[in-house]
Amino acid sequence: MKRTRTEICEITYIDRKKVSSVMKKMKPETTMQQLAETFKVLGDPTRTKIIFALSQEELCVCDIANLLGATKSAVSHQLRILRNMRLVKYRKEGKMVFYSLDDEHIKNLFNECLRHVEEEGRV
Amino acid sequence: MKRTRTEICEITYIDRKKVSSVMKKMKPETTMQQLAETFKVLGDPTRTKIIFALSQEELCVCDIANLLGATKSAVSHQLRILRNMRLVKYRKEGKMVFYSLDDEHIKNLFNECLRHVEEEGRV
DNA sequence: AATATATTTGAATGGTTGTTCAACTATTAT
DNA sequence: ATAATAGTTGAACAACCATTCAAATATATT
Repeated sequence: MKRTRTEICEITYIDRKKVSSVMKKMKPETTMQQLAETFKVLGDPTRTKIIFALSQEELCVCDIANLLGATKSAVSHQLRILRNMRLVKYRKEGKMVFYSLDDEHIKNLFNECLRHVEEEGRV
Repeated sequence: MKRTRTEICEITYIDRKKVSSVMKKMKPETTMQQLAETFKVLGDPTRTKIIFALSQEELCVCDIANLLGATKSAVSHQLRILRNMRLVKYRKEGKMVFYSLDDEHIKNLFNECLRHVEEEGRV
């Protein structure tokens, strides 16, 4: 993303009441960033599928890779991102690493979006 | 994204029961794509803020731009994406175009994620 | 008709990111 | 120790995307 800016809405008419009312309710910048980051992490098909799979079963990397038809490397890279965001946790057992959802909350979020998508002929 | 693939998890040990069980529950590819797409659209800070702002008030492009400290052009581009995904709707009034959320559903989704982020010291 | 304002749009650009490949670590079995 | 297997990691590359700039459209005002 670029950072430089030139024209920032040369205000002529603005509903100042509305704007300042919303401005007050606005969440802090860091919250908004975290919010965007969370959505973004869920917004890749590979990761979406991983999350869905893990919402059903605890799975090892190899199983996930097979399920998605992806390489172990690709899956591992995505799992790292999900780990960093604390969306999944893992447990080692010998050579294998078993992943599962870190949080029930994420399941709600996921199902809420699923309902949204499955409704009103969007699929 | 690249499309070519070489190694697709050379299966040695796999928990076939688990994998086929999850495979059965897996949603169709198109559903997963829509799901990912929806999350992705919400996963940009500018769009996240726009959605939040519109969850509070119906606003014109200029007001949104001022609220976010962004150019009208940048906001308009993002609004087009949100329109295409049917997350926002608009109404013209003279020269102005007023945007609002298309759907209450999206507000739930948003608040669910907000709860997730605001909990457990993530901010 | 000419001017001003609100918004949209297309092209260009520079940063971001998902996958691949190859190399690496860790653990188990022989 | 050696080999085999599960998973991780860093670099590289191509595709993607958000912003900017400039130009266009649409509506209202003079």
